[in-house]
Amino acid sequence: MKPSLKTRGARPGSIARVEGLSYGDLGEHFGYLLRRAQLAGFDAFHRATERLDITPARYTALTIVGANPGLTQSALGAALGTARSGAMMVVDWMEQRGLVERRHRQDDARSWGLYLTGRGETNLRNLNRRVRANDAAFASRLAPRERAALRKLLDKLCG
Amino acid sequence: MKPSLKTRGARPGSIARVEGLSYGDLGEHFGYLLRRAQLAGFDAFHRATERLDITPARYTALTIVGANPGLTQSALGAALGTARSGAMMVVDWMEQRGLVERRHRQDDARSWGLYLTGRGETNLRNLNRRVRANDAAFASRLAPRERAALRKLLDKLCG
DNA sequence: TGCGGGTTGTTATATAGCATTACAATCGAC
DNA sequence: GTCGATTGTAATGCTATATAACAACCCGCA
Repeated sequence: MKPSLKTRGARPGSIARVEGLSYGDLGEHFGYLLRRAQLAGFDAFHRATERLDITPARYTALTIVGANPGLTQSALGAALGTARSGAMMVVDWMEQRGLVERRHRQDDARSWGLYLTGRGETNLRNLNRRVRANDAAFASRLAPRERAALRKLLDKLCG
Repeated sequence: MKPSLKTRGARPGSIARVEGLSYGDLGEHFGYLLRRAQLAGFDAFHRATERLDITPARYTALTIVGANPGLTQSALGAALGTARSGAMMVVDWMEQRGLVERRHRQDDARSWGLYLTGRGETNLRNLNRRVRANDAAFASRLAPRERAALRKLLDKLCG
């Protein structure tokens, strides 16, 4: 089982501002600002979960299953914004690690219901703590009031 | 030359919130909020530039070359947060479209200098207008004051 | 009761966007 | 001039996803 994110020194994929270079009016576009911030967030997440073989998508999946016991794989896929096949791979991963189990549903013989195992729950709690701490570090440039404001604005932005 | 983003109806890759589903405490994490907002931004960008065969990365590259005439490909790669090979592909694309030209540098025979062509400039101006308008639509849920605040916060967040 | 269209999980395949590696030409320092 | 580092380039590989195909199953309807 190979880790899906290699740990390398100075890794590409994130945007490091280059000294003495003009970025035109890129800084005016929300798309660019959001992209940059999001990449920084991925970086922070990656740093916080090093050697854990987890990814943002997997963490999201774990959280959503935990919050919606009995969820269907299709529903999970929709929540993740991914195709059914992708959802299945995440579930496979979670199941292999003993974090989630598929149980037959009585109302529909086609679909499974997804449930966190005990191990999945503790695992999720630990991850949660870790991610929360990292989030604070990631946003350490902002004052508490500013963080709250940012959260609110981002939430409002996405309706 | 195939378009790199197919235009399809309801496309995966973006996060659509699912009715009656709990997202746990995902909404507290900046990583998740930023990711969601960024995907929405990509979607908006994609809609605004439909059938133009352009991508956020290409648009960024075009802008940066415009703002830094004579730029080196390596420097462009650094600015984009991508490897040299990736920068080359973007430049190839821009050159094939007649938007950018490579000129020999007198100070270094290894590297090229990148310059917008006249066509590249008008093209960039048009794109800029389009993206700017789309940005406004994308952020239409926010009041002007809120948009300014969001911009400022995002900027501060990334140092 | 059985038929037909849509849905679910699954598998296999394709594709896009990258990074990685390798290489020749060139630079810079000693 | 020699050696290590850098530049653009080309070839290759990899990872994350989407897409397509399929069998089992649900539901509505005659």
